Amino acid sequence: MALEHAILVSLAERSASGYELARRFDASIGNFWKASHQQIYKVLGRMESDKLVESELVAQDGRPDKKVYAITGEGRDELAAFTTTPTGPEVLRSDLAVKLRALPFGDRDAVVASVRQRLADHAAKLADYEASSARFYPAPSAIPDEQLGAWLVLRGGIRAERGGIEWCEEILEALDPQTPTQTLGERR
Amino acid sequence: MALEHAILVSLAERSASGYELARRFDASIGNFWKASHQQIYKVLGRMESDKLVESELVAQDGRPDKKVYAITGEGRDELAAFTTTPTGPEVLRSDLAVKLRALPFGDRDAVVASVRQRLADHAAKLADYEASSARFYPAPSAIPDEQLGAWLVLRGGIRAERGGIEWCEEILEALDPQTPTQTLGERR
DNA sequence: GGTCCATGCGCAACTAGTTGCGTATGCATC
DNA sequence: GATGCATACGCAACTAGTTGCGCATGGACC
Repeated sequence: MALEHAILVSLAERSASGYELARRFDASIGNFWKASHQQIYKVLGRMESDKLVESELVAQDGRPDKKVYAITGEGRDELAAFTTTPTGPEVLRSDLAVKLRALPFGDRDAVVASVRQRLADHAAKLADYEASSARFYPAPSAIPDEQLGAWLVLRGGIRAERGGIEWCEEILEALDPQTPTQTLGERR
Repeated sequence: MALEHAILVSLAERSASGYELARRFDASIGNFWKASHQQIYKVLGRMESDKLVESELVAQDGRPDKKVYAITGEGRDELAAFTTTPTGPEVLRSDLAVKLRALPFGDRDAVVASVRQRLADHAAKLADYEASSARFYPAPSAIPDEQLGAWLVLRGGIRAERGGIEWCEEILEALDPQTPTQTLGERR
């Protein structure tokens, strides 16, 4: 289960409460592994019984108490072991592809609308990633070793969004040629 | 749930037994929506109670009987309705990204090995897709309307694999620069 | 003074998906 | 004649993930 390991990575970088973890999953880590806050609380509870993390109650004023989780030695061992496990082929699940395949049995205009929406999603995410890239890695040729992994993940995100944009544009050109979309993604 | 809809698409194209569906999911449809045969049998059972599909027992000689499923009118309605539902942003789950992010806490060589494996997976899948493309769509400029969706899905697959290859190559150049990989994916 | 939002935790009930096993036939290969 | 593979179905038990709700506080906005 990689959610567990995604949480361990996040906590290895910095200790956090479940709530803070959930927000990180909405931002950086969540760009390649989604989880709801309920799922995170559930897994954190199990990880604590398994001694991979430990928690401490922290009182705050003006706000509810929080339970700050930190990774344990065992957690670090587990994380290190995880990096040595073989990785299977990527499993992708594209509901958009299912809709495309369903085109002869469905509503073409609605599918085109979905593709437009997806294109907008990709464009927004790409802008987001590129802002992060410019902000956190202004000099890509001189990235310190301990940030290399995070940078490569961001590069992967940028590639994936650009690829997604190009695919959407190809679809729109095929399905809806009268309104061309030569705006984004052409430059790579 | 898109597995249901992926099955409906598959059955709308041609009736099949659970076993045949499972093999299709290993090949064409499964390239963008994975499912094990147990999952397929389970969902087929529910879909039959929901009247989305109907089955007929077919005796065979030399082989066990099979239960051939066909899509019903209600199933076609459901599939058409599905194409009009809004599609949320893509959810991706990359265990390789988690491993990259875990690099400072793990085994660099093992992660590099995982990336090489992933590169090989992408290359194999790309070769597969390109063979399908050449075989089924030798003239991409003259694809009949009812095959357009399937063709665009295949195009998406090719794009995704090429993108994956390029990402892996970028990772290897960053993590393992002494053994460059200038073999695949350079041409696009 | 009421509503909404952010912070913070979590349960309960559900659906989706995985893993492991069991059953049965017949053909091919060693 | 034993082992293994392809065909064909499915149950049981589990893990993972979603949806909907509940509880509590304090600040901001109307």
